[in-house]
Amino acid sequence: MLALCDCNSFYTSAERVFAPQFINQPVIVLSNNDGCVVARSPEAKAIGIKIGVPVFQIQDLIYQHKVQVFSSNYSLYGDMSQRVMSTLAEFTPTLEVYSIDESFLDLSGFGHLDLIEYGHEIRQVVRQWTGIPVSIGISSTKTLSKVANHLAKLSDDGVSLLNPENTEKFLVDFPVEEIWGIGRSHSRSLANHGINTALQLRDVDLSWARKEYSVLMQRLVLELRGQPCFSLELNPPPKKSITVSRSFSRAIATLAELREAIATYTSRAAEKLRQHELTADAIQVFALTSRFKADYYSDSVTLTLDYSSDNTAEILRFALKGCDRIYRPELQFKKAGVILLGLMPKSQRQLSLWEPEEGRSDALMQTIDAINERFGRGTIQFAVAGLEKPWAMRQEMRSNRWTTCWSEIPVVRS
DNA sequence: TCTGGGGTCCTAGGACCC
DNA sequence: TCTGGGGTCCTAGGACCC
Repeated sequence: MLALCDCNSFYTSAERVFAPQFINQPVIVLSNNDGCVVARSPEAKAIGIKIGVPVFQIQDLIYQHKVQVFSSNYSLYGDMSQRVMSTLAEFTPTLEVYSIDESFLDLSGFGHLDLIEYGHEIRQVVRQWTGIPVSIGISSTKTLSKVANHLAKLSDDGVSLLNPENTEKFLVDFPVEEIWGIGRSHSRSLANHGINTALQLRDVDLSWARKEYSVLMQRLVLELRGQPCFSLELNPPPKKSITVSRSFSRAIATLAELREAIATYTSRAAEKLRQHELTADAIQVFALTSRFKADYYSDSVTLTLDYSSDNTAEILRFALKGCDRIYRPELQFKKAGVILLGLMPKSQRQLSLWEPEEGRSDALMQTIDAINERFGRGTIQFAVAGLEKPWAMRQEMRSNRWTTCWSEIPVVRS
């Protein structure tokens, strides 16, 4: 058996751990650049705030209900996530951390226990140790655990278990679009075939699912039948790409500013590359205008590096070349980014005849990374990345990095 | 005025090879 | 007049996830 443990409206819960005055109050967390709602407390949900709406469209609602608004604070969420995950690791020898707020726990071999009771125990301990409320869905496959987790969230006591005896009863009115792996497009197309519930999808012809959709749909159907097709990923598969992209606080029209942004993102991407001890052999650079305007425009170029590298200066040469190629003076860019591709472990990369001796440049990168780690991101940077960065994203309502930054830790008054 | 970011996987189709 | 068959690799685009 498998348990899916999912944090309840994780970002708002994390904020409330350090702002308990907002417990039972409507709270929302915004996307980068303070653009859209990405998380909402149950109270915010109850007054009709939807995930994904642009915040400027709900200003009235926010004012009227005194909704507490936070910019996103990923240092805090990342750290709180780690605390939850290490707590969960106490309850099983094998777990897959699936996302920032979810883990699959392997409960095979726990057959002697009452799994529902065990679920309650997990919930209680996570709550006590981290302050984060979680829901737990238990079943025989990942897909069914996801279904069970949905039911747990509705059930109020936070734990639910699907077994061969009760599964059908729950699938019969479980909407097909809520199944893990069924998105907007598939649910629309399934509806056209008269398939609206999880039970109907479970009983579909296997080869039809394969032919009409893909092997993923076929596996999903099998999983609904209780046959595991998606196994637990115990050691995370190696990364294949690293993206850094942001929307700008205001549109960018000059090449100089676009170069600053691209250089900033490239530096950050190269930093991530080194953290993972990888090198890249290509970089894609892209820029977009507002996708809500009629003359929406986007362009990208992919450049192959001379040799596989993790050196910021080397990767920057290509990134800026790409930037110059996609820049158009008549456009107002709203967003840009870079993607590092062709990643491989640094220790296994193909060396090149033309590559400079690695000692000195590696030492330079290590030093820069160490300084930035100690004194804060961007303490030392390449000059092309710009100093003022007037285009940098908005984050006007960010809470403190309570748990990851010495100068921002909570203060206890006597 | 204001609309997120970072990923993976699958498929189809073209280029290319012998 | 008649113009193969089998395969791999790469890429773009779509769909999905949190």
